[in-house]
Amino acid sequence: MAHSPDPSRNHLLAALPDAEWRRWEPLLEAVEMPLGQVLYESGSTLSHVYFPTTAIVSLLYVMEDGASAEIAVVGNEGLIGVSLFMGGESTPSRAVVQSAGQGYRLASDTIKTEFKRAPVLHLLLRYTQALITQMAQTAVCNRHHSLDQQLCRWLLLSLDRLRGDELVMTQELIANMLGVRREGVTEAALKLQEAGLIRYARGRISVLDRTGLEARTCECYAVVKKEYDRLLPATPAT
Amino acid sequence: MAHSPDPSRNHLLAALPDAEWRRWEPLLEAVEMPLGQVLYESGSTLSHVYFPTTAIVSLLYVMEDGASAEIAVVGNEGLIGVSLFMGGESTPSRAVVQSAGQGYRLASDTIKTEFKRAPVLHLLLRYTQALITQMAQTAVCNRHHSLDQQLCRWLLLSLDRLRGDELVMTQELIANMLGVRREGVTEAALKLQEAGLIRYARGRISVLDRTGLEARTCECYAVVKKEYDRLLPATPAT
DNA sequence: CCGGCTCTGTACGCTACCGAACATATGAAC
DNA sequence: GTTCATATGTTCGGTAGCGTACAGAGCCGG
Repeated sequence: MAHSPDPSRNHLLAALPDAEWRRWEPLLEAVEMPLGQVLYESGSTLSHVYFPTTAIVSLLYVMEDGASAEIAVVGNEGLIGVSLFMGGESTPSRAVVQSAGQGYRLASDTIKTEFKRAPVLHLLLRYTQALITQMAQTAVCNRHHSLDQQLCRWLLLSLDRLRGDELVMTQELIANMLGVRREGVTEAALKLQEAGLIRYARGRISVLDRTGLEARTCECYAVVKKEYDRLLPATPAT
Repeated sequence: MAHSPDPSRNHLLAALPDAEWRRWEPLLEAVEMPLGQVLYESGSTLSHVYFPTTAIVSLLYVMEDGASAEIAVVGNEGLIGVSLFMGGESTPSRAVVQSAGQGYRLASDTIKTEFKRAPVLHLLLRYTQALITQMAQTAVCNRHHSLDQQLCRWLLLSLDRLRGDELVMTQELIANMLGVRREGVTEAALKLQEAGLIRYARGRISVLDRTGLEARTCECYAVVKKEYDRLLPATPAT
């Protein structure tokens, strides 16, 4: 709470209309979001909506046999807990902090009340649509593209949600997200390193050549990015 | 229009609160939905929202190289065009009629006006959340499950959206939906036929043993079905 | 009844990824 | 500085699905 000063580093909060902002601001609670923290479990009723500022959160589905697959990744462009204002209260997925950082949260009652009060909260619905696009594209990518391409996509999506060009992330964790073997990630990462696009060691990955990654990834990254930009332009859109 | 008499065969229309129903009913336009019809293209602004009654529609993403993958399937439990009330106006996917039938549609201006007027149209948002679950589970399934399992899931999802136990559908089309080779579908379908679960010939598939299919499919089918049932109970909610 | 089209079945080599087992390296703890 | 846990690299056989090519089988129109 001490050194995570600015709710407006979350794009959704920053883009709130003045009226909402004034009501929400005193209700926002600053929170630390350590690596591995579970914000909600599959099927559980959510107690808060989270707005990351410097953290990154993965929505992932954990199968009966324990294997997992990432459905979407959320950073300071979005929020965790759309099911609260969509009306379902829960979802069959789990939200896990993938990159430690800070964020803010709002009690579920508050967001529900707010959603009724300023009911056409366009912003949240538009964000939800962008999230839908990300999920759809994940499905496509899982079907058609190589692990190499998917790793590039994943690095770029994560990078977009961070300041700087370094991510703290082991290959093991990436493998969990992508739903593949850790060895597969090692091989793919090696290729990228040999090509001079990234450099990594023991859980730290530096991106040296963003453009190079973009050239290697599949169309899925661009589709998602374009849709986020379209639906949530940097300029507050009411 | 002659022999497609009943809008209430679409579950969403059937579950509308009385006030909305009275306003919408005269505005609904009955439409034939022939096999292969494209309801919207990737990126195009939607002119109508469609409520299928007997048709089934696939949302699919078509890649730059022409390959495709189904993102979700929509029948009489839902609607096509969530981006209209979510605020994005368009999406990067295409909607194609996968099984011919009838439906109703509502002009986009009407639905947008309605959404503002009765802004907390819980029903539509809850439906959207169910659709999100379907997309997420498609991503998971594409990653982890065998073609055999995916075919079972696909047959069951389609079956749930039809009357009767027969679908008019070539293996070629199924392959497009699942994003795999036609030959792969042939092999998987053969196994199911040999196991006595289905019977098929030249574009007609009869399901003989639904329970058998459910036993063979992965958990993804049940997850999606359960979530639809939870979010959109048969009894009109609201 | 014949020709042609569509749908389905079969075969073959290929590649990406899997599962498992093990080797090496690096940073942190004592 | 030694020890140890964690992170990364390598190998090997196995397999699901791919791309390609082609063969039968049912349906339709002439």
